[in-house]
Amino acid sequence: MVHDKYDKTSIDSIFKHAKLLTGKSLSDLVTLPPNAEKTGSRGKLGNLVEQFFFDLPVTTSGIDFRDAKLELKTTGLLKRASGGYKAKERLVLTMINYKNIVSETWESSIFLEKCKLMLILFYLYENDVSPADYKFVLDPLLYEIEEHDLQIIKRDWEIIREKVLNGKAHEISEGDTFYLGACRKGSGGPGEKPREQPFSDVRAKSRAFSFKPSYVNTLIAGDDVAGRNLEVSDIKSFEDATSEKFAQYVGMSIQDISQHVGYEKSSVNHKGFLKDLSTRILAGGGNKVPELEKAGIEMKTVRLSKSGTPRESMSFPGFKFDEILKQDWEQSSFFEKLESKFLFVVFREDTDGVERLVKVQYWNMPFSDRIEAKRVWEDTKKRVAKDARNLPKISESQVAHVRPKARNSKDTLKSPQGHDVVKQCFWLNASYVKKILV
DNA sequence: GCATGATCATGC
DNA sequence: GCATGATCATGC
Repeated sequence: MVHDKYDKTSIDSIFKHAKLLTGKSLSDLVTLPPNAEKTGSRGKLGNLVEQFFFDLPVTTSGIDFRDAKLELKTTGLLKRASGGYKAKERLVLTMINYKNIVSETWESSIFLEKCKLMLILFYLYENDVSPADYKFVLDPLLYEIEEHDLQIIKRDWEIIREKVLNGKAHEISEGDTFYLGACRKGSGGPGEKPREQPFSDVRAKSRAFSFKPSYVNTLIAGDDVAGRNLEVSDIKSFEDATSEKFAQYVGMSIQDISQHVGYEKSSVNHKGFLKDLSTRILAGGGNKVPELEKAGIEMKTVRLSKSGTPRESMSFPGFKFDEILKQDWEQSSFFEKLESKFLFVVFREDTDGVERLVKVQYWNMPFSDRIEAKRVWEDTKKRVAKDARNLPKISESQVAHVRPKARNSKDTLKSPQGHDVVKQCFWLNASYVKKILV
């Protein structure tokens, strides 16, 4: 009887109890009743731990440890190839109640009440292993939102609430926000009914507040990786902090920026130069911007011609033919990317032919364009199944198309029809990117 | 100027 | 070795 050994009203006692799990699996510590694993819903291990390790009631609508005001979360990790762990997926916090959130304030919100203080358990996910046998590979984490993150999360919460207030719950995207995402939650299957929202007749898919995987990673790795290049505060937003970093370079030629930053093109063929230069502006040295990583933000550089048209369309990660055939839109990596928030760093050729930094701009894809991107993706899936040599061209959509992305023409994949087809990826049309940047 | 196909340096 | 972001090259 493991649960007799701790005090549910004491954070200290709960934490000590949780620590017993470190290095162990649930089935190492408790004997589960037969069929226990079959009766649970999704997020099985979390339920099992609550019920059989902490002896908590199965159905709690409130906080898990009511008296200690502590919420329990269980989340999966994957092994990194380089060693260490990374988040398997986002950490789902609490369902968004469209009807109630509009009358809440941040201070009075259910979200804050539930998520202010959390005990997070990390287990290593493994294929073909039953959840009760997953090992808790890290110590539990007593998580309290720290001040620096609190400002960002508060604003994220307000952005999501605002969408519901404006009758746009059905248009919510993860890219609307920085750390706190509104992720899809629920089966998504044909049996699932979208929910009503208070200020529109359109039904909206159910969503939950969640921490993005990138944010969870920073909890695993410890605070030092979070970075302090951007000074966000209660009066300075993420956007403002970014603009500030670039401000001194706006209007400058690429050459001058290069000189100021002390970073030069490694060769004529250094295609990632502007991206690398932009990274250095934001982060000083190194090839990463921790704050952007933490928020899962995609930084993209865009070069405009004199007329303001992007010189190129915008590429995304490659896809595999067998993969796309198995996926639904919402599982695809293109969907994931398009739900992200983007940071565009925009250069433009002036009348003398000199390329200059003109602006930085945050953006995430509007609802109607995500619908069009979905159409292109689904069309691609169909055409891969039919003949992977004939995929959606730029002229077939205002938003996206498919084109090669490979080392060279010999860098191919076998199509379902048995042809060697050069590797492909999705692109956002240059003309579409132009419209974004107006 | 644009569509299409083909790379290239980098980092892990 | 390979994915990735970005750009180059060609033909119309």
